[in-house]
Amino acid sequence: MTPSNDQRPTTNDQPMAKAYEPRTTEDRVYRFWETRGYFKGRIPEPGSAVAARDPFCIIMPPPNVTGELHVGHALTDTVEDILIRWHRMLGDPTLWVPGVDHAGIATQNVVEKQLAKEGISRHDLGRDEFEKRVWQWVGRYRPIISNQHRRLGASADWSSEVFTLDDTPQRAVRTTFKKMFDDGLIYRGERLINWCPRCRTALSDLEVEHDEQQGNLWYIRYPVVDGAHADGSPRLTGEHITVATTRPETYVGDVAVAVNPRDERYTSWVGRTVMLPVIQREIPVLADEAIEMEFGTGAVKVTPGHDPTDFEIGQRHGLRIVNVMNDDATLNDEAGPYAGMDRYEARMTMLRDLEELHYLEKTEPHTMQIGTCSRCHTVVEPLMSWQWFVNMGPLAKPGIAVVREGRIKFVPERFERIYLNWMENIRDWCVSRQLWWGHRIPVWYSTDEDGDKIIVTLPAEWAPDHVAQAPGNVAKAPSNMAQASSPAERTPGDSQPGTAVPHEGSPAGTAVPHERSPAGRTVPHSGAGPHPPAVATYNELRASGVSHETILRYGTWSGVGATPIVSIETPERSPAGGGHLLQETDVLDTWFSSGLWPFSTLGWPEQTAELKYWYPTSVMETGYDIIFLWVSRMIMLGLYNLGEIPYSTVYLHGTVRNEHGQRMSKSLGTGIDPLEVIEKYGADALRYTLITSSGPGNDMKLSEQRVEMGRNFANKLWNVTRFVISMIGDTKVAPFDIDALVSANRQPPTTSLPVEDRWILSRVEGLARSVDEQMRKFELGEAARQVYEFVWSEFADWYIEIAKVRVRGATAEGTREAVAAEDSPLPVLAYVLERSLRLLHPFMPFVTEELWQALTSKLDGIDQDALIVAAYPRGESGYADAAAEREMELLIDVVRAIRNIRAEKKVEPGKFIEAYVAADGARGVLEAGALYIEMLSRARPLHIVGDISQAPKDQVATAVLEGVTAVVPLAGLFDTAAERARLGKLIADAEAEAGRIDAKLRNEQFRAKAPAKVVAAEEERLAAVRARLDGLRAGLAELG
RNA sequence: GGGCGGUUGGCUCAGCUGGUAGAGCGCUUCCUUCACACGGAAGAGGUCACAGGUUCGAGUCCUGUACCGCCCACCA
Repeated sequence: MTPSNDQRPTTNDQPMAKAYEPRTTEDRVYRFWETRGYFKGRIPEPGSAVAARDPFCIIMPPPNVTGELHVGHALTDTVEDILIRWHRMLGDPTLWVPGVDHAGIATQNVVEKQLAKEGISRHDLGRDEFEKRVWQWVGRYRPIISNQHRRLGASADWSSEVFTLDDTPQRAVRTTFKKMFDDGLIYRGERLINWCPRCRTALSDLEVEHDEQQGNLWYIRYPVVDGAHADGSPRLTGEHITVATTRPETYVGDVAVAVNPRDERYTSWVGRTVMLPVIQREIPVLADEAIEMEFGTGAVKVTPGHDPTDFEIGQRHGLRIVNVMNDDATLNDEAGPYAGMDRYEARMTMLRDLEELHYLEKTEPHTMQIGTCSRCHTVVEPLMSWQWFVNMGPLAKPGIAVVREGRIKFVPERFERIYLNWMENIRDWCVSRQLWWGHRIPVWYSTDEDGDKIIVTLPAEWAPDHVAQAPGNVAKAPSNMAQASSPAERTPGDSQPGTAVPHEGSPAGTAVPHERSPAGRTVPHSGAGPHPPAVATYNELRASGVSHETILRYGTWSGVGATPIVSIETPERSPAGGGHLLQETDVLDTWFSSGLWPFSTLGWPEQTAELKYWYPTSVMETGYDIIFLWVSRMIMLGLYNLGEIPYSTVYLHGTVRNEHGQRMSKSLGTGIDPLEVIEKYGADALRYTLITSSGPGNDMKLSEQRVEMGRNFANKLWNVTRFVISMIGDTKVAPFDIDALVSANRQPPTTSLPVEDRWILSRVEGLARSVDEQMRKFELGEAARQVYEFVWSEFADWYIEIAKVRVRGATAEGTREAVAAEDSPLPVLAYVLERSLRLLHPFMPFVTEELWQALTSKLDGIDQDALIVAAYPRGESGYADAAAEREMELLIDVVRAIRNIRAEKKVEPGKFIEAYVAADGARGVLEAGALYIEMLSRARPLHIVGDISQAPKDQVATAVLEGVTAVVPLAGLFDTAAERARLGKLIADAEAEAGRIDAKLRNEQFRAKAPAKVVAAEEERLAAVRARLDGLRAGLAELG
C-alpha cells in the first residue's frame, strides 16, 4: 500500500483474490467514502451548474433505540440507499438524513425489562434516575445502530444525524403543541380511551391490535323489579330479562339494559326496571337503535364506563358512567364483594356466584376480536380517563386534498385509497401517555392560582398519614407509584410479568371517596394496594407538610380544572408570581414527534438554510404498516406547520418475513440478524437479495438460499473484472468512446466494428435506458434484475468468451491467428464493464466501488475519483444497433445448436468435431463469426456452405434454426434410431407450433382486427417455423 | 361486516401499458481447460387456483367462487 494511496479502497499492486471477500473490502470501502465526504448533503452555490438541478432528499425513518436493527431496517436502508446513490450519480444535490427514535413506550418497556432482571422497577429508581437509565440504554444502542447502517452501506449524511430527543426536535414538539393548543386543536378531556393495564398508560386507537380470540358468550338474567318492599328491599316480580355478554365482570358497571326499539319481543319491557344480581343496583330498560336484534338475546347490558358502544348509548340517554376498574385491571369498590380482584379472577368468581343464584342462563362458545396492546399484547381496557387529544378533522382535510390532487403520490398507488379512507374517517388522537420516557407535555400548572385544582398522587412512603387514603382513579391514571404495589399481571399470553411486589393485606373494604369531575360525573376511586398512595390537591398536601420538592420528585399530578400554561420555553415562575409551577407529568405519544420528522430534522422551527433548500423532501420510504401511524401524520403536520407537503412521493415496502413466512420477531426467535447475513455473504448480497425478492408494497420471504444468489453474483462480477484487468495487463487502455462514435456518426457504424462489439454496445446502452426507466418508476428490483441478466448472460457468457477468442485466437490449435492489436476487444470490454459497474453501484455499492477502483487504475480518461460520484448511465448516447443484435443472436443460436448436438451425442467436451452450417442470406454473418462458432462450439473444421445440401447426409445430426441449418457428421458416434427419435420430437414440436400460428392466421377476425405489425410478425414466424420444419424433415428423410 | 393483496415449473419469486410463459435454487447428464465449482455446457419441468365474460388474441382487463394472508370496523 503506497502512502498516497491509503485512502483508496483498493491498491493496485495487490493481486486480486480468486473469490470476492466482502469482509476484507466493505469496511475499507465505506471508510473511503465517508472520509472523502461523499455522503455530505451540500447545498449548491447559487448560480452553479448543480444549483439548476432538483435536490433529492430522503429523511430516514428513524429506527427505535430499543435495540439492534433487523432485516426490515436493512430493506429500508437498501431501498433508500439505492435511490440516494442513484440521484447522487445523476448529479443531483443529495441529502439523506439518518436518525434515531426515542420510541417512548417501546424503549421504556425494554429498559423496564432490563431493570426487572436486576429485581427492581422504575418506581424504585424514581423518574429522574429511570430517565438516566434509559439514556444509558440510548448511549449504548445509538452507536450500534449507526454502525449497522454503515455495515449495510448506507450513504447517509452522518453529520446531519438527529435523535428525536435532541434540542431541535424538542423545540419542534413544543412549538407544534403550543400552536395547536392556541388554535384550539389540542384539548384536554375525559374520554373513554384504550388503557393498557400492564404498561399503565393510555394508547391511541392505532396502538391497539385486534386479535381473534376464542371466548364465551354468557347469558345472564337480570330480575325485574317493581317497586320496593316495606323494608326498602326491591320487590322482584319473578320475571327476568336475559342479556348476553362476553365480559361478565363489567356487569357491576351496568347502568341500563338496552333493546332495539323495533324489537317487538321487548316493546313492553322498555321503561321497566331490572336489578343487577348480587350488587343489587337497579337499572332501567331502554330502547336504542344501536342494538342488533339478532345477536344474543337482543337485550344488551349497557356499561358506558367500559365499552365504546355503550358509552355512546349512555351519552344518548344521559346515563351515568360507572368506572369499575383500577388502572391495573383489578376491580375497584364499585364491584362490591369483587373489589380488589383481577378482572379475570373477578369474572370467574362472578360467574360462579351467578350460577349458584341461577342468574346464569347458559354459556356459548364465541369467537371475538379483542383489543390488545401492540407493545405487550395485554388485553386493553376501555377506561374513562382525562387525557390530551388532538382534534384531527381540520388537519385531515388538507392532508386529503394534497393526495387527491396528486401532489403526493403513493408507490404502489393502491395505498392512496387506504390512506384516504382512513383520513376521511379520522378520529381524535389521544396523544398523552402516562410514561416517563418521551417528550414531556409542555404544559404547566400554577400552584398559586390552581393549587386546589391540581390533584397530586404521592406514593405511600411519601404520603403524610393524615391525608386521605387511597383515592386511586382521580381522573387519569392514578399514581405510578401505586402501580408498584399492585399484584403481578396475570394476563395470559403476556410474557412479561408485571413488577411483582408482595401483596399484603386486602384492599377490599377501603373507604372510597368520590370526586366530582369537572364534567359533572361522579368518578369512583379505588384502593389499589396495601400501601395506598395519597391523592390530594396540591394545597392539601402542602398544608399537611409535604414539601414542594417531594411532590416534584415523587408525585404524579394532573390539573383537571386548572388553567394550563402552554409554553415553548420552560416558564420560570407562575405568571401570578411567587408560586411554583408543576409541569404535566404525561409525555406525548412517540408518533407526535415522529410526525414532525421531515422538518424537525432540518432545523424547524428555525428557518434554517437546510430547511429552505431541502424541504419539501423528495421521497418518504417506509413500510406500509405505518401509513396511519406515521405517514398520514407527517403529511398533516407538515401542512399544518409549514403549509407545504413534507414529500412528493411515498414509497412503501412490504414486510420481510423469514423463509417460513413468519413475521420477524426477536422474542420468538424468528428474526434474521442482518449482520449475521452480512458476515456470511456480504452486504451487497443481502442488498441485492432484498431488492429483487419482491416488488414495492409486497411482503417477501427472505431465505439464505436467496442470499447466496446475491453473493454468487458479486463473485461473478469480481471474476469478470479480475479477468478483464488481467487481459489489460500493464498497459493502460482507453475505454471505447461511444459518445465520440455516436456524435461523429449518428448512424451505427455497421462496418467499422465487429458484430459482437456493436451487439454488446447496443445492449449495454439499451440496458441503461431501460434501467433508467425502471428506476423512475421505482421498479428498483426489476432494474437490478436486468443488470444481473445482462452482466451474467450476455456480457460474461458471450462477449467475454468471444473476447478471449479475439485475443488469444486459436493459435494453440494452429489454424488461425489471433486478431491484430488494433482490433483488440479491450476498449469495448473495458467500456462495457465500467458501464455495468456504474449501473450496478446503487444496488451493490461495495463490490462495485472496489472493482471500479481496480479497473479504472488500468484505464485512461476516467475523470471521477470514485464510482460513488461517477455519472450514472442513462443510455443517453442513443446508440442502438438492431441488426447487430439480430446477427449476434444468430451466432449464439448456431453455437448453442452445435453444443446441443454434442451434448446429446455425448461427444467429449474438449474434442473438435467437423460441422457444416448454411444460412439463407446470412452467410456473411456466419463467415464473420466463424472463428467464434469454431471455438465456442469446438467445431472444426467448420464449413460454411451456400446450401445445406452441400453437407454430408450420412450419419449426421441436423439442427435447424431460424434461417440457419447446421449439420454435424457423427461417424462412429451415430445412432440412427436415436437421431430419428430426436428429429421426430423436434418435428412434432414444430408442427404443433406451426399449427397454432396457422390457425391464428386463418382467422379472418385476427387478420382484420389485429394490428398489421402483429399479423406480419405472425406470418414471419410461421414462415420460419415451416422452414425449420422443412429442414428437419429433410434431415429425417436422409436417415432413411 | 367492509377493503386490499396473494394463488405462475418441486421451492422462492419476476412477468410494469393484453400480442410466442421467465429467473434463482433444486433436479438430470457432462466438465476441476489458463476469470469464476460462489463456476461452465446441455437438458427435464408450467392446463399461469377455479368458473364465466370482454377481445382477433388474456398469466396480463372485467365479474364471480375457493383457499391463504393482511388492514380497517362499537355486533355486546
